[in-house]
Amino acid sequence: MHYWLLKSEPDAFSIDDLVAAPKQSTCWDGVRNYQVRNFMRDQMQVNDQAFFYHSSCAQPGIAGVVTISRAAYPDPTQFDRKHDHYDAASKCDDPRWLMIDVKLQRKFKRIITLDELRRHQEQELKQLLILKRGNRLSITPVEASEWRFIINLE
DNA sequence: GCCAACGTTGGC
DNA sequence: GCCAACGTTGGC
Repeated sequence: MHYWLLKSEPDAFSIDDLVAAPKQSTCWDGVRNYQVRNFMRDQMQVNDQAFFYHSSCAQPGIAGVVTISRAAYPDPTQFDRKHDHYDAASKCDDPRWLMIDVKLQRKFKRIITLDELRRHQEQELKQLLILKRGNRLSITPVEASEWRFIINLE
């Protein structure tokens, strides 16, 4: 059992979009980074839990919790010529890019803001990758102890 | 295999 | 819109 943090730009897909989605579930497509793909392929398991983080927006922060509802499988957008994430070099019989499915567990009553997380950066959240300089990965692992600490901030 | 150029991310 | 950080690309 692992814990994760998934970034999403709310302009593209927000926690409220997930609340409103059929079965409150969505596929997490569009990952085009090898490190992130490998996290999905090698470590993510069904029933893992993840924070749903809003990035590139007025109030960046954690908006809720989702569960991984389907393990890694090929991302069909890589084969769609018209899609932004089309990858001409990926072969159907050897797909380069994977995705997972996630399901809403709970929308937080409030956003746990990046600002608030930063206030604990020197203590409880030393390891939290989202707080490290230059981190751009759209999926990052979260330590169990840090997961519990953040859950209790709500 | 090196590394400069370029593209993307994401907070501010 | 700016810019720091980082990943990828491609010439050599």
